[in-house]
Amino acid sequence: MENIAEAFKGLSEPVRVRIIALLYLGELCVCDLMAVLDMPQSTISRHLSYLKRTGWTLSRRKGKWVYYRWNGNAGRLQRDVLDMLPEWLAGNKEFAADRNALAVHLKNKTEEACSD
Amino acid sequence: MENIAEAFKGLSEPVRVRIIALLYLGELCVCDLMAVLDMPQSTISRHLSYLKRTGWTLSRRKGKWVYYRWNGNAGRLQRDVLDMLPEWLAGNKEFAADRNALAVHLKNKTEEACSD
DNA sequence: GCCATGCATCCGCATATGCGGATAGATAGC
DNA sequence: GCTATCTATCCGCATATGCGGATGCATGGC
Repeated sequence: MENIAEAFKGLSEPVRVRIIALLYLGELCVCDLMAVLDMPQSTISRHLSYLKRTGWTLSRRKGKWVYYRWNGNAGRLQRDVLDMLPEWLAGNKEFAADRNALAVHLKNKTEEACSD
Repeated sequence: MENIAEAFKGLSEPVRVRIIALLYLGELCVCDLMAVLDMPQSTISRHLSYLKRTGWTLSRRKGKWVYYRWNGNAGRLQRDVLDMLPEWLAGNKEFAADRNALAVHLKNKTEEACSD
């Protein structure tokens, strides 16, 4: 039963729910989440570490950058919950705002990269 | 997002997961859970209160006795999770032990009631 | 090689939360 | 009315956990 509780503890903070919701839209790195959630780097990094440790996310490193995404090979509980998460988020205004902020951020990020 | 986190926080303790798992088998009162989980009355009562507050359970009072059960009219998240909980518990040895302990307890309880 | 950047981890602090015993309130039997 | 029983809540204690700034490590550009 402790593993079920640990998995649920992984999503028991609003910040981590927002993060996992944003990762539903695609893999992201720490600075993406910093920009959208408007939080310090250590706060984001610690929560990402927690999500990974409790089975919700995976990461890959590419040079200095680390990209986080949903854990598609997670346990049965995580797979089932992640399958349903989009329905739970439907109509959620905070998520809609985060999604918009992410879209704006990614658009700016791409334009900055192009201008370099 | 905070409501999703609150719901997950409701099941983030092993004791509460064990309680909600036992309620899957039928409605129970505090003394049933005391007997099965072998924990003090105040511990059980506090966790039951938490589960109710976070939308997982309902209760009905009958004289001195209060009976707790799954909240069938809960929010979408709780309904979906409670639908899947039995599959997550499949093969869980701790739950199997709790279930056996409950069966023994209820058998004894019924026999005691009959002998009065 | 130096410096900038991205990220993980530590630190000290503050808040949240679980614990069991004790207590209080409600119910019911005598 | 008294006593027993069931349950909710409080108390003091201890542990868990989130916070942001600082620090350290790895990577990459120049």
